[in-house]
Amino acid sequence: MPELPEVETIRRDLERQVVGRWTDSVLVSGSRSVRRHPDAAAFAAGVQGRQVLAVQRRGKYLLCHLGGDHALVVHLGMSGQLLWAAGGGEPAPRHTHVVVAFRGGGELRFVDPRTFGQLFLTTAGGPGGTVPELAHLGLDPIADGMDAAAFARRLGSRRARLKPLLMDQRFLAGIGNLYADEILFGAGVRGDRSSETLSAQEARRLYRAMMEILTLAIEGRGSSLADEQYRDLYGRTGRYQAHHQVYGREGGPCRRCRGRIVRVQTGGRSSFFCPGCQR
DNA sequence: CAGATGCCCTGGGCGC
DNA sequence: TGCGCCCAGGGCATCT
Repeated sequence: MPELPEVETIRRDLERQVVGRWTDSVLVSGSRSVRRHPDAAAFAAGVQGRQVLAVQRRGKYLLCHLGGDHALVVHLGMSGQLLWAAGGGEPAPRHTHVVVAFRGGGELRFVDPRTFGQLFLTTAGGPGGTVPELAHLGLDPIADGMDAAAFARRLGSRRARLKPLLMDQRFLAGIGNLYADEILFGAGVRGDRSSETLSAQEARRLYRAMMEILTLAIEGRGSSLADEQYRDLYGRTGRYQAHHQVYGREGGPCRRCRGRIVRVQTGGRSSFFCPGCQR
């Protein structure tokens, strides 16, 4: 499940690969992936024949700024992949829904078995400008360089359980189920704690854990789980899964206290934590 | 209005 | 070998 570190890894790959280049033909074979557009042909016509000016990220969204003040926005959902094919000759993998060919060779493929991901074309409002469809997103901990004081202020303005709050994209953009669990463990607090019960010290620990874990996960090029669904632009897996402390480690020994990692279900979703290390 | 639930969707793992 | 079942969950709509 691509979250901030995985999307950032793909953004960096994409920046090196396509900035300055011009799109050629665009092929849409899965209309669910471009569902914000009335028809796939209009989407394809809007994307083709433009120069890629910059590739940015806001939370879990990728923004490819194109000439003509347009932005191609990509959200990978649960199982989406962006894969670069240098030759263009090799057959596209199963569940390839969109293919953007580039002048001078190479193509970008959007592959998404579960079809929760999507692409859409919108107005950019200039390079680094605001995309109206993403106006609801909160600050991005990495891209917006949020400091500890701003985080504490923001935390103090809300009264909600910590884990859903960390995952609320209007509160903070980019954190999903996996990194929320890792961050909460890193901070030594439980996800079902209410935000207003945190001491100033705990709030600072939460901020530090968030920044450290996201930074290390980006350095590790993201997390690929057992299904190896997450791949970078070149189809390679991430390495950060080796550093997971709680996520997916139900029943396993806590690396800090040797206690057992617990899994609980809330709203049909799993949370992993260490009862010994998190209060 | 916070919180819970259901829906979208497919591949993989498991029990039989 | 294969079938049915369950699980993964981001984002959004819809309730209480």
